[in-house]
Amino acid sequence: MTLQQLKYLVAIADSGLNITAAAERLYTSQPGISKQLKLLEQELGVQLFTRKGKSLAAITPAGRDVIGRARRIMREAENIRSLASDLSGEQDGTLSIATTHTQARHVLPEVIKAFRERYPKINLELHQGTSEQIAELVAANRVDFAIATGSRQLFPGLVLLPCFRWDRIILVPNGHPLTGGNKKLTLSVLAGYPLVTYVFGTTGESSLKKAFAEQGLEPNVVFTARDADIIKTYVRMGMGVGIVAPMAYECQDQKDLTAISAAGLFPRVTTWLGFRRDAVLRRYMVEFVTLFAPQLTPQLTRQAAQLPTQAEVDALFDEEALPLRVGCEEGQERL
Amino acid sequence: MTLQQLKYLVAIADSGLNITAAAERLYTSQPGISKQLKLLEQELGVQLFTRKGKSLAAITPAGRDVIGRARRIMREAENIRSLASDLSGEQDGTLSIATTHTQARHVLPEVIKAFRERYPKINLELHQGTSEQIAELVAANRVDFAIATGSRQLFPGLVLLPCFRWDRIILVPNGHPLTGGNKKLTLSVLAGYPLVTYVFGTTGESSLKKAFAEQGLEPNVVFTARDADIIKTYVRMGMGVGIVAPMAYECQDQKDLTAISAAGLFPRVTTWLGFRRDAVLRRYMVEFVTLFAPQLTPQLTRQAAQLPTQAEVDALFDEEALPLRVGCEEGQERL
DNA sequence: CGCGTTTACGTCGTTCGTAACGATA
DNA sequence: TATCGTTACGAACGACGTAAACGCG
Repeated sequence: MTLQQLKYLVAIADSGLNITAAAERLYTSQPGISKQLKLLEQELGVQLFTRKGKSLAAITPAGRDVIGRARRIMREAENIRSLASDLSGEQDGTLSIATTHTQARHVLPEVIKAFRERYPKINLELHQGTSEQIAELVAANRVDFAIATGSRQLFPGLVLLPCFRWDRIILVPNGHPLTGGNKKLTLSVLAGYPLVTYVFGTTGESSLKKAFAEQGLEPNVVFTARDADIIKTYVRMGMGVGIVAPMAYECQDQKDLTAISAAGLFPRVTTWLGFRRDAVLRRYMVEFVTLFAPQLTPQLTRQAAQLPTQAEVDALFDEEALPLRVGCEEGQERL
Repeated sequence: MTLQQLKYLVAIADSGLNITAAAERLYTSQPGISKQLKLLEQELGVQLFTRKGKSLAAITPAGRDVIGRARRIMREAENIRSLASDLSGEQDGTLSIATTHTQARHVLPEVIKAFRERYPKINLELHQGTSEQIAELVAANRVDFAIATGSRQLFPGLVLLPCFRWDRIILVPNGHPLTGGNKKLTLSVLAGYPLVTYVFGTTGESSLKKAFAEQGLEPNVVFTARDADIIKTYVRMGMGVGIVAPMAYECQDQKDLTAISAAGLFPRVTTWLGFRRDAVLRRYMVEFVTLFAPQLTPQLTRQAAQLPTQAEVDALFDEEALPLRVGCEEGQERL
């Protein structure tokens, strides 16, 4: 049994049991893969795949178990290599992040700008998706970091670092009846207006629906979208009142949109950054975390990474002490 | 990087940084090890050891991390081999158990006898030690199973299967004032006698001390020992009243010793069997578990082994439904 | 007959052991 | 000088790629 053989095995599994495809993926010859697989099966004395004629038809139960463990080995080997290139001071590498639209569009740009200046040679990959898609990418070890809001239970086995908290804001066209602060904004007032907000379903956003339900109110949601840009467009059109993340309210929006803080109306949410507990954190990764959330110093991040359970990670942080994110201050009204 | 190189690396670390010793341990030549280590360091671009002259002086921080991950890889590779030999129906292998004296002396003999008949070719290793020593052996992956009573928090990361429960018994010479059941046995009555019992310190036994303390009593412990044989000897000598596990009261003891159940006086304790969560359970291992605790069927054991947390394992079992162990029924009095 | 796997074979690189050398205490 | 690690070298092995054969749809 060699690392090579295990790598081949995993590649075959990842190529739909097509040895030729696995060979291409690994830039090597097909007979080589075939032979090493046979040698591995011979050494182990177990069929890892069922054959139909000469082709591989399915993975045997034994094969599934072996492949799973082989994946772990490959991951750990990758970790060793990664760790080593970090310590030998190499400045190349990749930082792969999966996140939601709000972060990618309104928070990450300036973070990434600073990061690129600091580490110009690091290859950056940004994947945008729903919480579920992010969870998938993380589980498959396709990304280094996941950044999302709420829905922590979707990400078992990750180290989740709280980064900042925020309260939703209400977006209305300038001069809207809700502006001016002459009457107190409550959920029941809000329920009287048509609402435009994020797609429900992800845990973070459905907490909004729950807030209404707890007061026996049924919000009149006339439009849902995945990103704030679309929501703002429809708010401008007068379709309804927007409920968005404060980061989405930029100063240029004050020309035609007024933001009203919804602090107190809905539960405050926490944006966190997560990574696999067994992953190697290269220097540039840790530094990225600090750029994203300054209170997460490199020492703190590394300390959290070594804790065996999320409960212990949580104990490191005082939720009340987390920075509170707001959007453009101008043109924004308090409750 | 090859599995071979990682194996050599771990062997060097385990041989006190002595390459020659590592070579002997691996039945290979010393220059081979030396060269592979150099190749590995070269490929990784990191010094794994600090050199003093030509000798290895210490492990670098990078080396410690790499070695740790190498160990994981070696363990997983071992798991693959083990899994494969099990599935290919090989009847050789080793079962290594770490346990306490009580289990080794009074419970395991008949279990092991049955196991040997079923699997005569399996090599059995039994290590007796304190809870702390057992925890060490398990952590170092030196044993397959740990069997102990109480003190679960000493064994993080293990799958702990509850096997049976038991109540301590009071051992006195025949005709002792405590026999006959003419007066109700209470802790305060017991506190009036000199006591002979197990060494305190292990969590399981100190619960005994706590039971006294909760009633404001200070037990008069005149002698502590690690095993029941010694305790029985001193009880026979009239040194005091013994408090032992019921399994230690054998039928031949009734000639000169009377056992009184202490159910209700002290908390009931649970004996469990534990193994590493990521370990491969070979067929004979699972069958051993069933021999040791019949309610732990092979299916149940394998199911528990796949659960990610101990909490979920615990949820599989109803503590009240666990078998209750008693010693020799004859010559034993109820409270 | 195309697609995919296995077999055959020649080449090349790697590993391994022996032996000699070097350094350190 | 004994101990331990490195260097040198030759033999053997093993991996890889090309080419050809085989089986299946």
